[in-house]
Amino acid sequence: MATLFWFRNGLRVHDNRALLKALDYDLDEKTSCIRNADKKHSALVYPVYILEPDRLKSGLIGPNRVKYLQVKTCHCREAAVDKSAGDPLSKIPKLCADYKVNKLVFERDTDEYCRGRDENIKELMKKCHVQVETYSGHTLWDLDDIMDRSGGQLTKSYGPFVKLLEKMPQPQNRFPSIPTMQGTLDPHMATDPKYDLPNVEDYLQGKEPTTIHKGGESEGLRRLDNYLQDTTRTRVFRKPQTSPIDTHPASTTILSPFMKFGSLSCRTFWHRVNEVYKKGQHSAPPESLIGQLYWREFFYSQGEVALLIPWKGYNENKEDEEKFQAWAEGRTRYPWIDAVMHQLIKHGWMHQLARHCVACFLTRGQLFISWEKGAEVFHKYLLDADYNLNNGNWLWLSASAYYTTYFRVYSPTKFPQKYGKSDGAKFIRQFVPEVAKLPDLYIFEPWKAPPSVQKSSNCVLGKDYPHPIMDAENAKAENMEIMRICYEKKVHGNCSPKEYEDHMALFKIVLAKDYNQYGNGASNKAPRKGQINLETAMQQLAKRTQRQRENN
DNA sequence: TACACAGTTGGAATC
DNA sequence: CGATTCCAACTGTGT
Repeated sequence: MATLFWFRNGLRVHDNRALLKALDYDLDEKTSCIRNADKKHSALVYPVYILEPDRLKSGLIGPNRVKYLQVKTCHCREAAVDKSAGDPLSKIPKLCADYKVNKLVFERDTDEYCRGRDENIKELMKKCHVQVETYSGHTLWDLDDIMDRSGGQLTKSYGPFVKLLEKMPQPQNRFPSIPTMQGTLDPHMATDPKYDLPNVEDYLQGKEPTTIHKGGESEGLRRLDNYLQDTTRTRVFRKPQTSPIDTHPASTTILSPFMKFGSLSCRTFWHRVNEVYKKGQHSAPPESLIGQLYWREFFYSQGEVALLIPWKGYNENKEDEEKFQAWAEGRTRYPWIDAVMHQLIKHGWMHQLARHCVACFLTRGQLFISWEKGAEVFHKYLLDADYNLNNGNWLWLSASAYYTTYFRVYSPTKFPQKYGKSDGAKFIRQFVPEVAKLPDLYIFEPWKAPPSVQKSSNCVLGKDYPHPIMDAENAKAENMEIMRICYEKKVHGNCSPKEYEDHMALFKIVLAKDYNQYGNGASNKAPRKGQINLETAMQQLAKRTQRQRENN
């Protein structure tokens, strides 16, 4: 009889408890040692990775991340996998029958979609009389343990969450890599072409990957080694002090893509950093390196109900759609915003603060378009795209949950200058060639450049380079007012249908009255802080519902 | 129950 | 230039 090991995330052979279990090793959970490392194994294990066509469509996932699946994700020949393609619900039973499998093993997933899929698989396996074993491994702690420890009421704030984590036993130590695979895995793996790298050409749709970032387990471990070698940098790491405009090299670790695929174990990361911490004083959460791992843990543990904000982008409004597309493709003509979006599309990675700027711009800052639309774009292009972390951060930035100081808005022109005018300009030149020739003084706001400078820089506004899609200052003042009303009303996504309708009807009036007053393009008008009179709007709403009742 | 207090990473004006 | 203060006043948590 045989075991099927299903790789999904957790694409590694180091610290892989589920894989060791599939290989029938006797693990000491306290010390993370293998008790029977020398044991001769009789059962065969077939490792597989299933390319799911529905999830690899080009509209959902960009070429950079698709290509990542073609990198040797695990660094041992032994971990080569059968790369079947198809829907796991039909594929897994077929593989079980083909290989005469009586046991299926996989690492548990964390997101909604995958958990649902896995429940269906378990049901199916019951019918096929195949035993299913699953193990936690993608997070520092088993999420169920965190929930138990919190008494079922998990905090929505990071600080108390870390306090809770620090009361837990330390994250489990790393399991050793697989000691010897001889006679255990499918003996034909070395020669059988079905164990070659997966062919992802069909999913690239002719688009070539453009990222500079490499993938794979070896690369992840090498990057970690390399970063931790500078022990001072590791110990003093404070995220807000790192710079979003540094690219060669970046100011952070860029280990997130490896964490997303699980080609680097988060427990390996945790223990290795703590070994460095023993050498002297170090920073602390939320800003420290360990603090970053705890943010990840935080968003994985959360199930959040968002504040109800009347975002645009849900209805088929042509103007909104155009603005959204301009943002998504880096055509807002705010060079800093566009540069970051181009970095996303080209490289699949941006610094956290750069993500903040463009997310704020799309939502509560300027365009007031739904964070869900933005999250889709991020999910498509980010190498580290992860459902929980991506959505959690978008909720945060749009001030729909967790973060409430909505009046703190990133300036699309001033923010990149904080890191030095010339360095900020250098970043923009890398990604927005149209404005590259403008001097540092005007590159953040090309429309402010005198005509002679525009001409000599080959960047004449309205000719070589379009005007911005809207005036950022005006939009900000207007949006902040809508946000203020939302916070005043405090209606959340879990409200009753009646509350929902009233809330949205109110904003229909508010928006019709005060929105839509702005012309296109940047203007010289002073920022307007026109307060929307909520009371008047409410009275109008009452009158309207009264009229509707009478008509009925 | 009431109240104090902290909260990953803003911007503009002022000294 | 770097540091400090105000903006307007939110939520979740702890006492």
